[in-house]
Amino acid sequence: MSTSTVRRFNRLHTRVLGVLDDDFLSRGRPLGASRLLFEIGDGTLVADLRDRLDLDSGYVSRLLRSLEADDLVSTTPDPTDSRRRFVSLTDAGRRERDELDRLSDRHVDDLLAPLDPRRRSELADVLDHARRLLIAATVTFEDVDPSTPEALFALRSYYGELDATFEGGFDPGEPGADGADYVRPRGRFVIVRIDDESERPFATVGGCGAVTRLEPGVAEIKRMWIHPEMRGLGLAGRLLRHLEDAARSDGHRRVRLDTNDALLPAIEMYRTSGYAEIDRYNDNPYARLFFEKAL
Amino acid sequence: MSTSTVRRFNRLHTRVLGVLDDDFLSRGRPLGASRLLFEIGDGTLVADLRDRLDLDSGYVSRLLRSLEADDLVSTTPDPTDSRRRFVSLTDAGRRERDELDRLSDRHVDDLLAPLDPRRRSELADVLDHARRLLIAATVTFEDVDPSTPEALFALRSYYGELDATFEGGFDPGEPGADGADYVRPRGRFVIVRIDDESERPFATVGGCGAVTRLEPGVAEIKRMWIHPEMRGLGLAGRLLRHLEDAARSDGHRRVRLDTNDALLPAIEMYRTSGYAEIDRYNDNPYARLFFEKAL
DNA sequence: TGTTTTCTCTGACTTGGGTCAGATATCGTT
DNA sequence: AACGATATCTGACCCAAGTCAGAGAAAACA
Repeated sequence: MSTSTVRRFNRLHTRVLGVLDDDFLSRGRPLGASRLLFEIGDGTLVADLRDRLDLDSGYVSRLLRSLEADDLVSTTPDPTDSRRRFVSLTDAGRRERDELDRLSDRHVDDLLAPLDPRRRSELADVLDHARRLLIAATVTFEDVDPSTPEALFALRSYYGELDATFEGGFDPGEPGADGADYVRPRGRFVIVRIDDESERPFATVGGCGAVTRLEPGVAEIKRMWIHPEMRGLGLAGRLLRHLEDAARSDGHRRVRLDTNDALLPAIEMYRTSGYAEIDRYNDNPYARLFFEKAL
Repeated sequence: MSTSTVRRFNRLHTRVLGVLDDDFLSRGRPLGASRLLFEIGDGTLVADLRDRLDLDSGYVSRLLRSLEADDLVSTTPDPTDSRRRFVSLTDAGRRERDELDRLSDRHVDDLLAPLDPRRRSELADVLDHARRLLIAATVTFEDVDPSTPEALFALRSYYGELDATFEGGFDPGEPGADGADYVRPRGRFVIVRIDDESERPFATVGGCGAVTRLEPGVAEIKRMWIHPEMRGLGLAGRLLRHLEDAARSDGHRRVRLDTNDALLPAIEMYRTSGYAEIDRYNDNPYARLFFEKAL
């Protein structure tokens, strides 16, 4: 059912938006070259460019040279390693990129012009909803070390939210002090990775969660957080199941978790996921509710 | 605002759905050839194929020959005009097309697999809403003769709906008897044309409306109908304005219209569009309310 | 120090997706 | 019967996009 609707939408989208979007991006120059202008941004190493766009090294080299001939980019050797080259936009390059941006905007504006403002914002709403659902469909759960920048970004976001939510705030204590708990074999730290190369750098983290060993056969799930923009898409439930699976495959038979009574949606999710309330099992001052589930 | 949201969605869409959709459509054969398989359907004239896809005649010829070499299509001269050629799928061609269809479906299924059923149908809903809004943004209003198949399709749909809505049904009288009223210079018949080549044949008609001369300087707007699938997108308001503009450019100073009290949304629209209720000005037995607006 | 690896670049090549200018056959009209 | 218009096909070309096999320079390593 949803399959045919998606394909139906795709056909229309390619025709109405996709094709044209390419059309005018090629201002005299091959399309690939224009794309590079956007990807270079404030300057990058050529190797990064290649990796991000997954292009052949010879091909990128040629594209860059054609842009250089038009005086849109300039390359210099990387001072720390002069095999590598650093490429950045010239003033003309920046102007050209902004012009492309402007044209792209205008094209969309023209397309939407016949719609009244109410329908325009309706369209924006549904497309944004669709975008978030598509992102949710393509996220991956990835074990990372809790000291990586992504993990720290997620944790800081999580603590910041708790601090804003709890009356009297939230003190995470020594940040990263519990990091060792989330490294195998004692535990895991999982981030919800958004497979979206176009958004940099930490927009690629859509959430996190941790598992740690409490006692033989019993694990604890902690630090579950979903990026505010990614809520309501079923990600929390999938993350919870993923963490349970991780605990199970690490040999645990039961998982516990604690939470604060202010976190109502979380509590609701634990209940519908098969968690039963139990007595306090730790001295976490922020926890009011305690749950357990047999795996 | 909505502009950047649309572009943001486009980037994701191309990456997640668009690109891949092309990828596997090329099963060993150039992509254009695969597309032809779909477009040929139950057989067409080569000329139609060219027109619909807007391709060079030599190019289509070459593509067809390559498909013929793979025994996927067969061409025969059109019996009524042997300059033209009629192309149709062979059994193998039909199988191949169905296989492509299946692969395409499966690709979407795989992509959506991580989403729970509720979110899958949510995605279908928002994409369908987006599709209808995009169609609404790209429709055109087109003067046609009221005897063309499109016009008749629209009128029949309109009458059918009235018949189902009114207590005691609706009798349009001699169908097409009033056709002459909607031909210039006495009047116009306008259809809302959906710019969607992929949908055949009358899905391209999204609504209709007519203007006719009542008395010097006064026109009447009649037969306003929007396809049920295209309602709630602001099309009725745009069509009304278009018909008013047409009446104005035909030299009229005022427009009148009648309606039935069962058509509440229409009545509401007339009121908010500046129409004031007036006395009965005709003997239409189905009309209960009468409106007028100065142009 | 010499050897291997890494990074970029160059030149040669391929493929897909076209365009364009006739050639050929048929049709419609005078 | 002749002439122009129409439909298709063929061959010659074009360009964007990308692959591949080295070459040369610098860095890393043993």
